[in-house]
Amino acid sequence: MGVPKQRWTSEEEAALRAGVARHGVGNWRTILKDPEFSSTLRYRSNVDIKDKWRNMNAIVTTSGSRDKAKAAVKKTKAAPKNHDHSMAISTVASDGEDEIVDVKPIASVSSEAWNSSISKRSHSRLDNIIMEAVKSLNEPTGSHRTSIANYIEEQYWPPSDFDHILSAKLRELTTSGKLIKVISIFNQTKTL
DNA sequence: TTAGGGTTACAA
DNA sequence: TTGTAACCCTAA
Repeated sequence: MGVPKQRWTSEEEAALRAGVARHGVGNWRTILKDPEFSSTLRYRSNVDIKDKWRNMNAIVTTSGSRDKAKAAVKKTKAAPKNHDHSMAISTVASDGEDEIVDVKPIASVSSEAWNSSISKRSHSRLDNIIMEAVKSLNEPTGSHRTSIANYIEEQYWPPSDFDHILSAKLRELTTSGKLIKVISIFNQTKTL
């Protein structure tokens, strides 16, 4: 509103993730007070980090910005926040690096919400999530689908049928050349 | 203090 | 113009 928007830095995001990992979702004040994160998040209020967490997990948006924003918000909220998902994502970029992929069944959130939010509507989002997972895993030989699935599970609580979604997406990414598929000696499909 | 809904700024 | 992220407001 009258103040210029202050974009979140990767450090702040990492601190937030770590804070959530440690204290759990919803304990914004506690996170803010944690000496380990307070310095990084000193310019953020509990509301700021709450909103940021909401955005970070609102993987998507639907069709109209406004509605989307709302949808995203709802998703976030509807999303299970029971556990601490935590950890930090390390992010990355990848457009040509190695990544591997393998998927495993996961369970948690309602597939509808997750699906509509991540897979269906935000392709790019899911792409980014996968890329992010690969980069974060940073495995020299590429990441297995399982690893990626686990990573996404921890970060985004996908639905139980996420397996299909991820498989399809990986196929799409390998087809488009964004990811390289590698067959390892373990007979697993990898992507680099 | 937190969650949820809504608004505004900014980038593509 | 549209989508996304940051920020504000209010209720519980």
